[in-house]
Amino acid sequence: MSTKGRPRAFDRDAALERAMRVFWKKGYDSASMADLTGAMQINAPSLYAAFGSKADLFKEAVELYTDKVGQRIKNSLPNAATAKEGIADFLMQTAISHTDPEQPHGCMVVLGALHGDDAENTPCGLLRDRRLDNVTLLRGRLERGVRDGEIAASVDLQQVAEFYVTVQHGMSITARDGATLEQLTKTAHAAMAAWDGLVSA
Amino acid sequence: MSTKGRPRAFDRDAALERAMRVFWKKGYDSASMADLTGAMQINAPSLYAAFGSKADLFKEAVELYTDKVGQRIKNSLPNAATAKEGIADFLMQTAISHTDPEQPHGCMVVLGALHGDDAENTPCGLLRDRRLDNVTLLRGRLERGVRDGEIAASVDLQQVAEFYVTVQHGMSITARDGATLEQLTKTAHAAMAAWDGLVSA
DNA sequence: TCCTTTATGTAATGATCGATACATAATGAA
DNA sequence: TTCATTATGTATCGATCATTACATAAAGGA
Repeated sequence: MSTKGRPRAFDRDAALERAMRVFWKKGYDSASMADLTGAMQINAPSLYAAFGSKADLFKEAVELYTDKVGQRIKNSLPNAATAKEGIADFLMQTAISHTDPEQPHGCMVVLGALHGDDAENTPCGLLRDRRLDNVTLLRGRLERGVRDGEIAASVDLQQVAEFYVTVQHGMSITARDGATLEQLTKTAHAAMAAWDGLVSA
Repeated sequence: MSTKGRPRAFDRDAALERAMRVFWKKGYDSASMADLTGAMQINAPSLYAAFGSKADLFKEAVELYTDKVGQRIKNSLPNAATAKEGIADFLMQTAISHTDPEQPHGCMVVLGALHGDDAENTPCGLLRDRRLDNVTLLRGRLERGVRDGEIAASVDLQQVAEFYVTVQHGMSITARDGATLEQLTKTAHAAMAAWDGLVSA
């Protein structure tokens, strides 16, 4: 029974989304409980009752981020007809998201928790694993490109995937430094200028 | 007269270098005074007497970093015969530095203070300005390439500079995630695969 | 020697951190 | 109504944060 006891007086999903924005903008460490409860418009005990702890809340916020914000970026890969088009769109969607005026600039997964302990189930380790997953995701699309005959089997797919993910990482920093959509678009195109050289090896 | 009063009992330069390592590894916010005084092997009052404040100490640490660690990377640009070779070496020196087992992985200027207020004379703004300076630095080497006849005058030099700086930014994240020198070297080479396409525009 | 100046170690400052104790309020079940 | 259960608001917890008072120690100059 979830209808027992006093009902929750706030919208859990809306509060989580607001928390995500705070973590996204300030990062895990710099986002204080006062910041979070202020944005979520609840008191600390309500936060702890609903989400467990600051770290647990962050974990849910990251999941919401990957589901909501990251989905469009990741969908670029399977949706495109070719690996080249997929990665080009992957970088373009990244550029669009990272400069969206309605959102904090840059990627929450890249900027959200860079320092501190990166062990299992820590905010830092959590994000690192997500970033490493991205490499695997790109590599998977490249492997499909090999199966489709688009890419030669001799190409070092891991190298290509790591290069484009590294470019994506860098776009978060550059976006935080104030780069516009036009600038990041050019960077995305510049990265794609390497494609033919990379897959002709 | 600097020899008046009780002489300082510790080596200021050595203490600053130790502080730099702490900031480099943990970032400005996560580096506590306890971390700093512990590594510097001095007490808080000595730190404040010698350096002013945590923020002032950070500023000096960044200057030491750019002078000592960043110098080799930046020297790649003027020392090379061509802009292409200069940027290739720029990325290679970055890869070497960011995976040096004797140092924290990644760049202090990129990872040292990403969140918080980025106004003038804040740790965050300080690093952002250094990163933007890097774009100017690369652009300057590209302009020399135009003067030397290596690059056509029609090429969008700003775009090229921003692309390679973005790659360098990304290498800091990737290095923090555990990438090896071999991996970052491949990424550097991959980025250079875009060169001909970029300067042929 | 005595004074000024600077550095040091101890200990404490107020502020803020994440997290809770506690009393009260609001629901369903009995 | 009465009880068990869950949520809420207030007020606070001990820990840690950056910073500093304060008394003492060590140097040069008089």
